[in-house]
This record gives sequence, C-alpha cells and structure tokens, in this order.
Amino acid sequence: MHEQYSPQQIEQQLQAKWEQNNAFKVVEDATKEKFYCLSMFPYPSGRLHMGHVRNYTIGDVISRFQRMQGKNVMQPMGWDAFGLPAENAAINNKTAPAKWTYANIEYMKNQLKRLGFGYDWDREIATCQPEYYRWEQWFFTKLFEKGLVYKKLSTVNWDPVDQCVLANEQVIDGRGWRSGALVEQRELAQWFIKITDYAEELLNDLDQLDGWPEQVKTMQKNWIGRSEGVEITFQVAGSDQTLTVYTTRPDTFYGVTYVAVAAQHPLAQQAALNNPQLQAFIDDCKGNKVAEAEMATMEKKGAPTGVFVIHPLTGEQVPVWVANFVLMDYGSGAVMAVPGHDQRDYEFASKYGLAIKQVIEPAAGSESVCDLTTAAFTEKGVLVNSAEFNGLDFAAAFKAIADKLSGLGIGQVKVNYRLRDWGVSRQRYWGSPIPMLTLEDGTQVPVPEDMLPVRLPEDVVMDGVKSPIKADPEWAKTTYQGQAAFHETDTFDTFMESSWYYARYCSPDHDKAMLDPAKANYWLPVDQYIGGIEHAILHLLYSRFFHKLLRDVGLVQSDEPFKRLLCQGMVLAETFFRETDNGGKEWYSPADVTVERDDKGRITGAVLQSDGQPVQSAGMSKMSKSKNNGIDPQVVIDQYGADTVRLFMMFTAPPEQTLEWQDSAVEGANRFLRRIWTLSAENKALFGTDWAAELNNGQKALRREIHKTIAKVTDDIGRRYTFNTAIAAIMELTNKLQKAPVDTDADKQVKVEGIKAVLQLLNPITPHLSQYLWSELGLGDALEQQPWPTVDTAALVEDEKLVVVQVNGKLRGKITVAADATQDDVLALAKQDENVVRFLEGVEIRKVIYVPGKLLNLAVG
RNA sequence: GCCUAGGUGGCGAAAUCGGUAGACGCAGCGGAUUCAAAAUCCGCCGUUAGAAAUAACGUGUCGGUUCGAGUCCGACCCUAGGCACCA
Repeated sequence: MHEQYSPQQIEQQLQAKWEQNNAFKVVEDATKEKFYCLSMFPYPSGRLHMGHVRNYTIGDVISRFQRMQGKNVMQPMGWDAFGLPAENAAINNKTAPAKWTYANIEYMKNQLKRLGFGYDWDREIATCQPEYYRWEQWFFTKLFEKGLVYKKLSTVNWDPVDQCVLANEQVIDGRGWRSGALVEQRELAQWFIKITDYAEELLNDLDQLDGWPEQVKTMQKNWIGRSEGVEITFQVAGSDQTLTVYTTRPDTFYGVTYVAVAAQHPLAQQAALNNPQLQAFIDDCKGNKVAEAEMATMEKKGAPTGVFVIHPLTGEQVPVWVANFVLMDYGSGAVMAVPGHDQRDYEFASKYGLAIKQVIEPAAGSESVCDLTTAAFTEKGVLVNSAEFNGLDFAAAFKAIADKLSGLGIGQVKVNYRLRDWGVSRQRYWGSPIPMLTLEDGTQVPVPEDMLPVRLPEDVVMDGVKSPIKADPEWAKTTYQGQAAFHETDTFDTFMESSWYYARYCSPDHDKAMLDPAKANYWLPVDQYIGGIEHAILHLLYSRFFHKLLRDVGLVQSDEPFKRLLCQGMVLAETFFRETDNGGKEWYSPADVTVERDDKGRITGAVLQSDGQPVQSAGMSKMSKSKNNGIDPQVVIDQYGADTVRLFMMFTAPPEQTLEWQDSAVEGANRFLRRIWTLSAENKALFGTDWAAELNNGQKALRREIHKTIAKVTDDIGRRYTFNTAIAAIMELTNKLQKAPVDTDADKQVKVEGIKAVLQLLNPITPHLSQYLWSELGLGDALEQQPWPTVDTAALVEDEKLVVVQVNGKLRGKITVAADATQDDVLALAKQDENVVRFLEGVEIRKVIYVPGKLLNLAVG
C-alpha cells in the first residue's frame, strides 16, 4: 500500500474496472425493488460546468446509496442536443450544428466518466438523432388526431434587419443582439398544444406529489393560476359588434368606467383606420419585447379609441381604450377597468383623467379605510352605488350579479386559468421538424406514419439569418396521396424533446414504438429526479403534461413522471474586475487573482498575479462567461481527483442552496481524504483478525459514536438529502477514531469496526477511495455489493444524560444525570449547582419546565 | 411589477418537532516536528468586559406570542431563481 494518497492512479484504475464489468448496466428484474434515479440531461455546450458536476454528483450519490440498499438501480445519461447555442456556434465557427454538437457530446461524455458517475451508457440518447425525434413527431400527429393541436396567430420578436425571429434572450434593450435593430412585435401562425385541457388535472395532481418540494408545487399552482370569475359581453355602442371580458371581481361591476383592449385587438385595429393618433400609438406598442416581466414593469400607456361600449346594467356608455399592458395572446385581449378597486386601473385612470367610482366600502367592523383620493380600495367589502345589489358582501354580490348577467344572456360563471396553451413552433433550424404538411389548397394534415421521421438535414451551412431548411426551396417539397405538398419548415420548441426523454431511457433502442410499455412500466415513474431550480415551472410542467398524454394514448400507466424531486442550487464564484478607461469593466478569472487578508483572516484586498496590481471584488455570482468567473471542473479533477471534487460539492452546502466555490475549501476536502488514507494505512495490520473482547466504558462510548453516525448518515442521505451534515458526521467519527488507542483487543475490535463503517458510509460520495481502501484492507473487491451497514440499537443505549439548566430561559448550568432520573431528581441536582443557585437567591420558583433527559427551565420572579 | 425562496462568526455552514446558537470545515493566530520548508500533529478562535470563573450583547430591521424564538405571527429591507422563444 502506498504511503501517499494519489487519486489519479486509483481513480482511473477503478473506472476502467467498472467499464470492463459493465458495473452499472441494468435490466428489468421483477424480483428486486427498482429505483430509477435521473439527473436532468445536459445541453452539450462544449465542456461540463460546475453546475453539471454538482447535479450529477448528487444523482450518483443517491444512486450508489440506493444500490447499497439492495435495489435495482437505473441511472441513465443522455444529451439535450437541439438548441440555439449550436446555431450560434455554427455561425461563429463555420461548422454545421450537428458536427459541433456530436463533438461536444464526445468530449463531455469522457468528462462524466472521469468523475466516476455510475451510468448505464447502453441507454444513452441524444435528442437530435432521428431515432429519437421520430417518435416525438409521431406523437404530435397523434395529438393532432385527438384534437389537442391547433394553429393560431401568435406574437414573436421580429428583427427587421436580419429578417428573423429572435428569442427573448436575443433582445437586449429592445434591439436585436446581432443587428442592433429595434425589434418589432410581429404575428405569425404557429402550432399550439392544448395544455389548458389538462390544467385542472395538472393542478389537482400536485397533491399526489409528496416527494416534491412545497416551493415547486406552489410555483406550479400559481403558474396554472385557477380562478373563478364571470365572462361578460359588452355591446359596442352604435354597432352590432360585441366585446368580451373576464373578471374575478363581478362585485365591482358597477364601478366599471372604461374598458381596455390590446393594440392588436380587432376593435382597436378598426378604430385606428381613420385615427392617425391611435394608429401611431398602436405602432408604438409594437416596440415592446414579448415578455411578461417587460409588460409588468414598463410605463403603462394608453390611447382612446373613440369607441364606446354600453354597460349592460346601468346603460351608460363606457369608453374603450387601447392599453399597452393588455396582452392579445392571453384571454380575450380585453379587460374591464374598475379604477376605484384595482390599483393598476386607478393609476391609469388618474393619468388619463378617467372616472373613478366607488362601489365597495369596508365591511362593518373592519378597520380598513377607503380613500379614493389616494389609492384604490382593493379589499373585498360591501357594495354601494350598485342599485339593487347594495349591501351585499363579495360572495352574495358575485352570485347575484352573475345570475343577473346570465339571465340577460350576456354573462356566465367561468373557471379560468392563467396557464396558456403551449406554443411549440420555432422558426429555427436546429430542432425537430414539425411533422405537418400543407396541401395545395391550403389544408394542413399531419405527416403520415410511413413518411416519418421528417429528417433534418445535418450537412448544412448557417448564414445567421435564414434556417437552411427555409432557405432551400426544395427541402419542403413532397407529395401526399398523389398530390403536391409542402413540409412545415418550423421546428419544435426544444422543451418537446426534454418532456419525454425520461421515458425513452427505459427502452432507448425500441424501433417499433415510442416506448416499450412493459419496460416503461417496470421503471416508471422516476423515483428520484434531480435538477436545477430554474426548471421548477416550465420543464417540469411540460414533462408532467407529456406524461399524462402518454398515459392517455396507453403507453404508460402512472399519472405522474417524477415521484421525488430535488432541486439543486447554483454554483457561484467570486468575481474580480478593473474599471476600464471607457467606464466599462474588465473581468478577471478568480484563478488569476490572489486574495490578501489581515491577521484575523478578513479579506483586505486582491491583486492580479500577473502584474501585482489591485483588482476590485464584485462579490459572489453565478459562474458565467460574462463575468469570467467560471472554474473549469477538468482543471480541479486533474489537480485533486474526482473524489475530492465530489466531496467538496457535497460538503460545502446543502443541495438546494447556492454553493460558493472556494479553492481553499477544495484543499480541505482533499485533506480529509488524505486523513482517511492515513487512518487506513496505519491500522492495516489490525484487519484480518477477530478481536472479540469485552468492552469498557470508553470503548462502548466510541462504539456508540460509530452506530450513531451510521444512523445519522443513513437518514441524512436516504431521507433528508443533507449530504453536508452526513459528511460532517463522518468527519467527527474519523477524528475520534484517529485519537482512539489500540492497546487492547477491545480497542482494536472497535477501531476495525469504525474504519469499516467510515469506508462504507463514504462509498456513495467518494467511491474510488472507499473501494480502493476496502480491498487494500483485505475486505474484498466489491464494496458496492456489500449491504449498507446496519445500526446496532443496543450500542446506542446511554447510561447518563446531560441536562441543560435554564433560569428564565437563560442557560445557567449543565448537569449529568442518570438516564432514568426523574424530574425531582434533576431539580434537586440543579439546586446544588453553584451557578444556578446564584440566580435562585431571593426569588421564588413559579414554574418548572422539564424536557426529560434534555432541559430544565426554572421560571422565577 | 407578479410568483417562489433565502438572509446566522472573517468565510461555507449546523441547530431535523419551539428547548445549550455557531457542530463540521475553511481562513487566521500560537506551538511541536524540521537545517529549512511542505506535509503532519497539538492548542486557541462570535463581540465587549474580565487574570479567570463568569456576565452582558448577538441569527437582515422593527414589533408581537411564549417559561423559552434562528425556528411561530405581523410589517418592512435586501439578495437570488422564474415570468411562457436560453436551457
């Protein structure tokens, strides 16, 4: 056995062994409990980043832990291979997106192997392969046949110079990122999937998801946004046209003083025809980005249309305004405005001198005040100025007004969702072609099954403007039942691929159908899903939706795809910069900066290593190219080995929290592994002998620590996911084992038991070191196949307990009592404690609170 | 703006159900070992006062509930993630 821990050698040796033995290949086995552990697959951007390393380390720890519990564990890996960055790289590097993507996959796959992750590589998939996307195309045609797919106009960001559609992230300060041109809103016909048909189920089934973080369920619930309200139709004055709005506050209906419509609303478009000012305002609205955050924070502006609608209950004429904050893509594109009782309407009305009318007053006994000179009164209360509805509360008024409108045939109670249908059309190249055909008469039909897949040509040149399949007029041409037809040249949103990959892993090579149901139903649902919190809504909601769709065509039996979910936090690093002459900032990599400290360890400054001159710190932020603060995992693996990186990742912060990268803490993780090495090497001679002997009190105490640690680590990894506290417990045990003597047989017996436990408990986290030492100590070649250590409850029994004594809740003493001591015993002992006595002098004990074996609090006065 | 989290020593954090605030680690300081250094080992390490025992203060801010609050309640401040075409 070497004296020094040299990770590179042992890690590569073990990785080669795992690969040779197909150690992580799994097949369905009805005799074993299955465990499907899935980490969100990466986008093949080039190299792994620390966020990947963290995500996949968590997944691997859980997988190896479950394997040691005797379960049949499947942990697959693949590539979310379609997406925007490949097109950008293709333009910059003059390579085809496919070539770039496949090269990245190969490089990143080797990086994953070098980290020792136990994947079943036979199940690897890349979503850009026709063998994969053909089934998604097939599925889309099934959804079309079921009436779940439709086409409608939808707004996109249009770059008038490059003549292309931009993603939200490509619009910076209202301009195209490449051309710098002012971006316009433009409407295009696009394909949608009716996720709203499943809104109710997606909402209700959140209750089944006991293994999901409350936070994520709440976010999804609010995103779906179920509300109950009334849909009301207004008659346009002097016309036979109508206008429909939806409100959750029909009780405020008498307070409607205007109606606001979107710029693209037909009524607005029509009114603008002979109103140049209105037309100018509508044109101005086109300058906005298509993003909700933009809508909510921009200045609220409007313009009158000159059109009026008739309030159906008062008969009054109410003006119609165009407002830049009303979305055409959401609801009817029109809202009723009640400035007296809605703050946004209040501000808009104040700005444009529109009427503000009070129709709600605070309920009797309420402390709220309604003062419409300062703000809207938005609470629910009692109706006033509302004709026969005066005096009713919210619930009664809701029903009465809804009934009245319904009786007049112009209103109906309706459940509404904030959730909008899923627009899946993208005008980009690097994605799965949408399998639809346009016939010569304009009819649109799905591509027949025998024509699938619609292949995306891979050998293309990108010019940065038009998608190659749009640029080539020949590509779209085909025939359908003997007549000429044209392929759709839009491609799918990449969320389509990531919405069902988890199911495809169960039968990745199946070429007869999307899934092999027998295999899918053995493995699904995923027992543990791990990924970034940034996916809490979109990806996870789309996957849940797809699972229900798969269920409804009979491919899977479960209702939900992911039983337990863990959302890990981001990886941050310190950022350093110098101001440049033009007022900008130049960012320096933390690897090139030395931090200076005072004698208390406080940071006083930082200098650039190359020139010794100071740089400024801008604190911690997400590792990114723009701040130049990314740490390349490869460099750290080369220096310290995979086990150190894995240990650091798991120890430094609990998984859901952000993790701050610190070089010195990485060294600390490495130091701990060297101590494990030394502890094993120094005690190697003790192994192989049965040291059975009677234990004294000290030895019993150490053995109690061993078993307390086993219990804690099992709970921390298996239930709590607090890998950091699990490791802290193992460190504490290691400290104690190092100091324990080896004089007697009993000493030796406990020490051997302790070292074995440490290696077993560390195996999920640092498998290379654990397995290497396990076999070096003569314990066999297959630590992975050893069962997880069990807790000897007899070893946990304590004879004495430490009881904390408080006076009025303040700590005044600590006493050791027999495990079976009564409250009276403890009180008597406490009264003998010198320091406690000082605080009892001249006062009376009014109350005694005793938490058995833990705490005694004396309330005095 | 809206939705969801988070805020604890010089730093990362712990305190699992309302019961010893700061486990474990990093950095720092002192010492041992060494020709010297690295590595390793031992000790100290929230702030203030004190030789010490100990005391007062201390978990973003302000207020409340409780014998007892980092933990529960109310208001506020700051930071992060998401907001439907980044993935």
